[in-house]
Amino acid sequence: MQSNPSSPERDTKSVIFQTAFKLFATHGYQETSISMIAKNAGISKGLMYHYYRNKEDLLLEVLKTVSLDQIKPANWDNQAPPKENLKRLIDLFLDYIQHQTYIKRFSLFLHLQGQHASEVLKLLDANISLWEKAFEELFLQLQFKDAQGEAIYLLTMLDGLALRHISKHSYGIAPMRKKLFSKYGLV
Amino acid sequence: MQSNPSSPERDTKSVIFQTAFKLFATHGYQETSISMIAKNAGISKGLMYHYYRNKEDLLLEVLKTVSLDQIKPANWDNQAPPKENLKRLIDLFLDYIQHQTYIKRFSLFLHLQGQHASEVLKLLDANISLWEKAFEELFLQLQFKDAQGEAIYLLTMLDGLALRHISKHSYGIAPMRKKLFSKYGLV
Amino acid sequence: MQSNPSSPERDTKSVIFQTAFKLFATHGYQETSISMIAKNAGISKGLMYHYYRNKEDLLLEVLKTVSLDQIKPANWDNQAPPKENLKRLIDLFLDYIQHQTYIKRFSLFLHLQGQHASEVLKLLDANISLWEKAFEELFLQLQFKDAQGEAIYLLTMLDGLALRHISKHSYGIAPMRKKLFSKYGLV
Amino acid sequence: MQSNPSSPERDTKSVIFQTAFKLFATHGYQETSISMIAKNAGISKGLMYHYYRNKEDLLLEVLKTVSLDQIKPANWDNQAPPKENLKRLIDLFLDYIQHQTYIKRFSLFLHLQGQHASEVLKLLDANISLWEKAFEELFLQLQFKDAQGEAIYLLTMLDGLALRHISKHSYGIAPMRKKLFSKYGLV
DNA sequence: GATGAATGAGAATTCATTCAT
DNA sequence: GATGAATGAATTCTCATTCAT
Repeated sequence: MQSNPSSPERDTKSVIFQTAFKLFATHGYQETSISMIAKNAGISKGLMYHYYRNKEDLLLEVLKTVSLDQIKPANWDNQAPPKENLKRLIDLFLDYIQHQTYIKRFSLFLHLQGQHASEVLKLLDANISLWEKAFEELFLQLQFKDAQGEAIYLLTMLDGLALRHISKHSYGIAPMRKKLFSKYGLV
Repeated sequence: MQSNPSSPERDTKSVIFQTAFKLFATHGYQETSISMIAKNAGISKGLMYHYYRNKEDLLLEVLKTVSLDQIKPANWDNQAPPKENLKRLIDLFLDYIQHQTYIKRFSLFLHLQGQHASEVLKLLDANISLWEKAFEELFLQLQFKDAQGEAIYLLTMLDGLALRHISKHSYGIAPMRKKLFSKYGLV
Repeated sequence: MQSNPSSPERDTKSVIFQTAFKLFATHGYQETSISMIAKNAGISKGLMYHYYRNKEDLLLEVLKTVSLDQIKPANWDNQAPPKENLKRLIDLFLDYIQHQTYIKRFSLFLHLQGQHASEVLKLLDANISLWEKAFEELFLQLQFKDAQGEAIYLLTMLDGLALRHISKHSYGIAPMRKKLFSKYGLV
Repeated sequence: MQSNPSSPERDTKSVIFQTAFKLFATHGYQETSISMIAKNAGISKGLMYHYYRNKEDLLLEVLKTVSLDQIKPANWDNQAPPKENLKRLIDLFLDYIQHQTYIKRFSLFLHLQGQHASEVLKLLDANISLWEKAFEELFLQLQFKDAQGEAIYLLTMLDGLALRHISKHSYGIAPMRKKLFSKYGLV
């Protein structure tokens, strides 16, 4: 009665979670039925209700994770020159867009709808602030007159890039990366 | 007997349309039920089907309007200097974002979902191309080496701005307008 | 206020009737909507309700006519030899099957469903009796031992033929006509 | 714990099926609503969709059974004299009409409508061919000049008989059986 | 824990019918 | 007579949720 060595609970719950996450992100919340989740997770419909109170609850869990899994301006090296750090952050963001497309898509969705659990939106907003702060500090170090303005400018650019990448209108991320690097004199 | 407070057809259809438009744009298509539309429009459920073949048709109609109401790079004056034209287009776009938030939100929705009515997406894409072409030509006239790249860069920026404005993360459009103007040496 | 020389009422009502008749017979009652009738008759939906209380009422009218329009064993010539009359009746029936296919189909439908207005069924049944009587008398004149039995036998055959013709399994009516004629030594 | 009064799945599905079958056969497909089926089967409306994809699917299932349950010209004994076999087939058909009235009524319905599920109609037609072939062979063995014509003649007769039996206009099947037997000199 | 049969509320849609004009 | 906008009940179907096993 303890809990199997193979920790089935953790496993099953996690499988449900991951499945739901992927489906929510690719099809949307409404368009994802419990049946779909169950089928994709390889469990019965009823079992979901052992781990989550209901569909909404499962969504909340996913949203919380999404907001926590946003890339944070990490990889930061206080010893490195600011240009090096700026380059790292931009790379981090662009790689994130490229490889976590559906997480990013999900968070854009959330912002567009706006209606969802404000606590989730708060987490997302907090993360955005984090990036603004990070860029602002770097631009300060780089002697920009309007460091905050430049930070927002850069983030706006990155958001536009994310949007275009997700909706396939990018002419590719690589050229834009180059453009940004050259704008800020990186590498 | 002049003009009834509730003159028929034109009015009712338009009420349905406007209601649906607003609801689609704020809640999304799937999340908006016919009941919601009917209730908000103050009509019976069945009446919608007098004016539109089905929900999809209503969506299409809305989408068509959305795509037609996209700002096109007009206000173009071949006699005017390219900088003047560039300024006009940027102004046009920014004003659009500010005043047609619903429409812009809707088209962002569509791009994020991607799945819907490919014909509409085509229209939207065509419009995007229009803007790219317009900016590209201006940048050519302005002697930019990579006119096309610059056009895309600018549009990406504007998209990011739109996204942030819609999701309330903008620090306002005005400062960004100034920034863009100064970047391109306008006014 | 009298009634126009072009007797519009009679006309319109008759158009509605004929349209409904054809549609009921080809698509079935449930499958025929008031809208269809109106469109095909070239009138508005509302107008139908001036001439008929409701859809059911229109059906009843059609059914009554159908039952009255059943071919009756007419073309009967008391002077002619019984074989001649037998031939005429068989021809009458077969021609009817061939040319009034959808009336016949309609009456078969009614018999299969059985549930409809018993008064209509009574009319149909009465007509069947008429045929039985007619054939029976002819077979009596032709000295058949079991004239009634033979009459029913022949009618059963004709019904089978009608059924097959309507459902396309006939190998054609012509050969069967020959067969029946030869069976009874006609022509 | 032996066999519950309401053992699940198999039972429920079968109850739905039987209910639908009976209702389809007596009222017709369109005239039978899911609500009717559910009410008559004593289940919720939704449950039907657990076992059948939709109403059409349920119909198909019923039709499949109908077409499979059509009497096939079996009971055939190659050793027996052809007259014996002919007698058996006629008996088989007549017994079928008498005892599987629902099924026969249903297949008549289908033929009259014609529109439905062409695959089912094909099955029914194939079965009809089977009978034609069987009778034809017997008539060949019995030295009929036009064996095929005679086969169709007999089947037409049997179809008429079925029709009349179902719509209650038969004067009973027994006398007709005698008549057919005597026509072919059986027993 | 796990299953899936069963339910019922709600969604989209159709359609006979009414009624103001 | 004639129109067609408007209604509301009914229909098919979906799906989150419950519950007996």
